[in-house]
Amino acid sequence: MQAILSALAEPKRMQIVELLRRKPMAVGQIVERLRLRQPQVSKHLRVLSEAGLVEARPVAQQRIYSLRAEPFKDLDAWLERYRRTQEERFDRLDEILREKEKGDTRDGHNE
Amino acid sequence: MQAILSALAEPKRMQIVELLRRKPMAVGQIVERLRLRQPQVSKHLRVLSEAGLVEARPVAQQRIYSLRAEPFKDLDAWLERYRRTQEERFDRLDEILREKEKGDTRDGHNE
DNA sequence: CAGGTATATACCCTGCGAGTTATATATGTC
DNA sequence: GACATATATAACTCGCAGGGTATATACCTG
Repeated sequence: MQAILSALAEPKRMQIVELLRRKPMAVGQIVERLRLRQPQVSKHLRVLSEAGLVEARPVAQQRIYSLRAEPFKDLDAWLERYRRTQEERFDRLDEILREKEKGDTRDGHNE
Repeated sequence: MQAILSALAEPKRMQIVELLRRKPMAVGQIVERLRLRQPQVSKHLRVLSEAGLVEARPVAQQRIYSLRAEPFKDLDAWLERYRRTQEERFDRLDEILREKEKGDTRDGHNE
């Protein structure tokens, strides 16, 4: 999970992922679109690959990279736990506490 | 979005978020539970706060931190775009390509 | 106001990761 | 095999972020 998040946290890698969302691409095509040298793109792709976010398919000398679905599902599952918590708590608790605060300070202490 | 992701990418910060998911907590309580000094916890909380993930509520000298819902909704919205793409493409394209490969190598290269 | 508790900030150190250039490793063409 | 193309790896530099200690700030208690 941390691997997925830290892979996506890097802006250029996020750009790569956004590119690959549209369609699979060879390394050279990514290099053209981003402002990066080829070795750095390869390094980013390695990180993305180790996080399971992308996979490569060799075609002649090229390597076509595409997104994998699994890590996105993992992210979704992780988020799900927070979705549930949110409905019960976040905004509601927020209100509750604000009301309490009003009650506590009704005699009015000025800083 | 990058702020949210890089905030969550840091393991200790993720731990803090997971703690706060259960219930809001004061800084001192977080310090007890994580293997971190107080200043470092405060720094992590600052990052989380700037990413909009948490908010603080002062109670006497304490500051009670709790999660905010918004960034999780943002993440969810971002994921949504990939969910749609996935259904149409990922696993299906994957299969298609694998089938193609089989076709290409039907004369049988071993391992 | 003195002393205590809770948290934030300043400052320093260190390791790691993003970027670079140079080079190795395929693979395709002649 | 010689050469070109596409990508990966190695070796290096440099800035930043995470960790630490010391201290400032805020609030409560007597």
